[in-house]
Amino acid sequence: MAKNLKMKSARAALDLTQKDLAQKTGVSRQTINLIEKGEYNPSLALCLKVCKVLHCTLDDLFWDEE
Amino acid sequence: MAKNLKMKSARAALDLTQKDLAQKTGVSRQTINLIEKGEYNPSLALCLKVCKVLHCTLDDLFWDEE
DNA sequence: TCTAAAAGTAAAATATATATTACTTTAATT
DNA sequence: AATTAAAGTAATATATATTTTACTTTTAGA
Repeated sequence: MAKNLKMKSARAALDLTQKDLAQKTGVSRQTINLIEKGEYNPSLALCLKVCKVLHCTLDDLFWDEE
Repeated sequence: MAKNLKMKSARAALDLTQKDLAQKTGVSRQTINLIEKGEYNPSLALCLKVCKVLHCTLDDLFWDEE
């Protein structure tokens, strides 16, 4: 997986730290960090939580390929 | 999670069985069955594979909530 | 009605996402 | 330059997605 810059910038647009987003989504800060870094493979449930907090859809944040 | 009828019908539209879709996405048939039944929480990587095989986007297949 | 393919379901095993703790590095502010 | 918050990173532990095997039920066609 590649770096998730869309997520990073959506978070920045709301002026949230990784820690803030972690708390709002109910996961650890490291998990958020690793997702943004593209080092793994979040569950759908977590993707949906992130979308809601960042006021985006799945395609906005997690759709890349071609 | 709720039943994923969007995925079920996208699969039906291409005339694929659960087994077919499982083979094309590289997972087991049971995994496909459980996702359609809404009994768990696939990884993003798997969602993306399913989307590609079914010619849909994440929002098409996995976005529900209001 | 028989048959076979497809779908549904379950238990145990394995792989991997995520948590926890803790340390390092970067960026911003004083 | 010193301090602090934020971000990056790593090791180990835990929760859970996914596989495997195997059985049952439903559906469609002969």
